[in-house]
Amino acid sequence: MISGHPKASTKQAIERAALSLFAERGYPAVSMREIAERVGIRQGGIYNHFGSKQALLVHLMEGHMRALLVALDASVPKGGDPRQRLAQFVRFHVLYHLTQPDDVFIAYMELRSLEPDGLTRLKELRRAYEERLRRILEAGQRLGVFAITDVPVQAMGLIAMLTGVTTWYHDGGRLTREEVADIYAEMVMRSLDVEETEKS
Amino acid sequence: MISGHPKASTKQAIERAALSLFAERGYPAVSMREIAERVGIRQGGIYNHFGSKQALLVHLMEGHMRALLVALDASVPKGGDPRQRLAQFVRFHVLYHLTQPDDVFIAYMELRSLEPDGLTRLKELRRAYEERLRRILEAGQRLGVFAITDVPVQAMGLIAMLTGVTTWYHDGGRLTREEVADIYAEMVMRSLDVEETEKS
Amino acid sequence: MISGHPKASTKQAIERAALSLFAERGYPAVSMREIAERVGIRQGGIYNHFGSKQALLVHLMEGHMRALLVALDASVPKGGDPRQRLAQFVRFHVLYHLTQPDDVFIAYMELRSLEPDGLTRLKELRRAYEERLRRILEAGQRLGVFAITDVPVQAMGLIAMLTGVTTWYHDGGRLTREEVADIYAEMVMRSLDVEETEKS
Amino acid sequence: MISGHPKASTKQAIERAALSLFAERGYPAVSMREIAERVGIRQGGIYNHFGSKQALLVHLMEGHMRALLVALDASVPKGGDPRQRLAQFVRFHVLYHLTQPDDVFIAYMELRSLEPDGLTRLKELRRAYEERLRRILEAGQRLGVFAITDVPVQAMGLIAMLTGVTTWYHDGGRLTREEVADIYAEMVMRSLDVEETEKS
DNA sequence: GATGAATGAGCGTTCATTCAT
DNA sequence: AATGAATGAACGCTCATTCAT
Repeated sequence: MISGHPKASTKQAIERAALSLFAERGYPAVSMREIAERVGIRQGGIYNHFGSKQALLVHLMEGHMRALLVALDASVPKGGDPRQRLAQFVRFHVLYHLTQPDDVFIAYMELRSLEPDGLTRLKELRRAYEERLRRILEAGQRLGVFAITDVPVQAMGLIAMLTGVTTWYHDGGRLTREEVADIYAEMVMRSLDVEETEKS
Repeated sequence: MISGHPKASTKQAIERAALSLFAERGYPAVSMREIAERVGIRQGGIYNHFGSKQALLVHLMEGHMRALLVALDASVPKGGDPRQRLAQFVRFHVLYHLTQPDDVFIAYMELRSLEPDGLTRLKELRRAYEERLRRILEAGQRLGVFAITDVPVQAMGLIAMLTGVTTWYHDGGRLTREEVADIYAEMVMRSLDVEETEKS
Repeated sequence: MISGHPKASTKQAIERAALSLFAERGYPAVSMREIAERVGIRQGGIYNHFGSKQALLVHLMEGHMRALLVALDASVPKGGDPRQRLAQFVRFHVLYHLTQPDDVFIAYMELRSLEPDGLTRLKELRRAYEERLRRILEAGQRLGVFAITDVPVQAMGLIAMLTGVTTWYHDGGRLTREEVADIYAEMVMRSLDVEETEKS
Repeated sequence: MISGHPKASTKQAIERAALSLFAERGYPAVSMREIAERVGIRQGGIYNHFGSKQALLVHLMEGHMRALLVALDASVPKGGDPRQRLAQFVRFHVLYHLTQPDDVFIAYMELRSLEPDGLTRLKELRRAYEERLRRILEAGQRLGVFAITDVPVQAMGLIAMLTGVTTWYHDGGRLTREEVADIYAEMVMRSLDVEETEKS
């Protein structure tokens, strides 16, 4: 009872509960009752913090995407060697996805659960993230260090591959997160690096 | 009334309707009424063909996975050059996913909607499919033609990347399905081919 | 079990239950559960017959107004002596209101519970009924048998007065319905008849 | 802070907001939140001024009825010519209803929303008001200046007719309130005045 | 006096499912 | 095979009310 904001925690508890439930079973399969139960309040209490189930979903998705962009821009410098930046992007993406798999999964899977307004906002944020990767690929292509047939296709393919890590990785398995990130970075660099592929 | 299956069409119509609705919006978000409406019958009529909504889902997923395995085994020979077999696998996977994206998407996404019995059966079928790829990777590794750090990780990563094609490809876009399959095959081969990577 | 349409009765039972409950306590104060309970089914069963609570209200109001107009036109001939037609109108209105007070009360009181679409349709039906009275008053005015200062005001005032009978009349009291209808007819005729008022 | 009731305004604001909302949409259809919103406070704040929604309703209805009786007794002298008193009653009733239609409407319509205690008190007040009219009618009947078949019926009929003015009158229309009051007074006097009707 | 957060009950509605017809 | 009507449970949400701050 010494903490300065003792009851700001309910809203955050709702966010956490909803996040993990939505990720686990999908937005339509999760009821407000279940979220409330996990938080330890009654169903109606959620509505003191979020106007609707949909608003809660949009809040989670938008919050995640904004945080993701901020973290990306902090981890991957805007300029510099595209090869270095791409490796950093891959490692960032994999590690972020393994650290916060729920946020990531929801942001990609529950677009279909969004009503038009939220969908528009989220699509724009998603596009901004993908744009960061496309910029790196284009820079490498211009400098002749990446062998890329089609930048947009390559970008989507890479993101899908990297995101897919969440479908099989489990903490405590044979590999650490860092090792997985390194393996993915190696895979990606090897598949694009003109230094190697051009020699054939 | 001469043909052998004169009115088996309702069951197939239900399958088709459910398949596309489950893929589009997810199993929990689709109601039996919507499926019936799309078929042109009433809600209760579905139960003449399937015992429950869950049974319908299991039927679709299991049917798809069995057909997928049959098609894979027809497209990719069991023995022979691992590089050729991998390229065939990649092209098969991408083309099958672009040809039947709904079946594929459901089989991967709706595992969480399965009740224990169906889940066990489906996981086994899914494992069998992934096993096909692991066998190819292992063969190439044994023969020294693939540079692979970790076969299971590589297999999961490849499948995730390939499956991800469905998240962005649309017919009528800049690239044909065949072109996309070729690009993916090229990406994969380049990232594994020891002929090239070993030179570094 | 001899009756020819044994189960068409549920819909009518819902109508009857809703009618009396809406009249007694008002549309917003009545729950679908209460209606169902009175019918002897479960709450959800109502939705096999009416799409929504609002649809049920509109159905009742529109049905009543259409029946009212049909009955009025059967009771009061279009042409003829305006004095006779007015007396018939008054008696019809009072008796109809005393015979079916619930329908009448809902149709006048629950306009505010209607959503825009239903409101438009009901206002038109209500206007048509009032128009019948205005036509009679105008005819009498033209023929010089009614002393009327302002036909629309007079019409609204008369209808309000006649409708008001439902706020105090109870069967089994000192007066029969017929007697009340006669008293109201006498009151109205006396207040308009130029034969008498003109002598002053 | 000099005036005697500096911040009593919130309570009055609640009364005003509740009055107009109850009149417009009916007691059961109005939520405490809506009332609070219109006042500019939060939902719970109302309970600093009224113990419950029901208490608020009773307060409004009882306050109105007491004020109505006071105003009536100020406008219509207890003794004197029944014809003059009746005309005064009619004009008073119509003008009061057009001036404060919300109070009047609630007092007549929301009796059904009252719980037993409040209902008893309100019925008595309502009876007292009607009694005033009955006294006038009886006096006129005794003096032979009114032609009345049945005093209680006539009283209820008159009040219903007069109250009905609120269902159609709108300020800014073709007639002023005073004109409407005059028309109603004329209608009523004409329908009862023995001077005219007795000649037939 | 007012607020923010909570509650327990209830709302209208939809759900998957059953079954007599 | 299909329907229409029913069910019991659950849904997202709102309600009047309480109370510590």
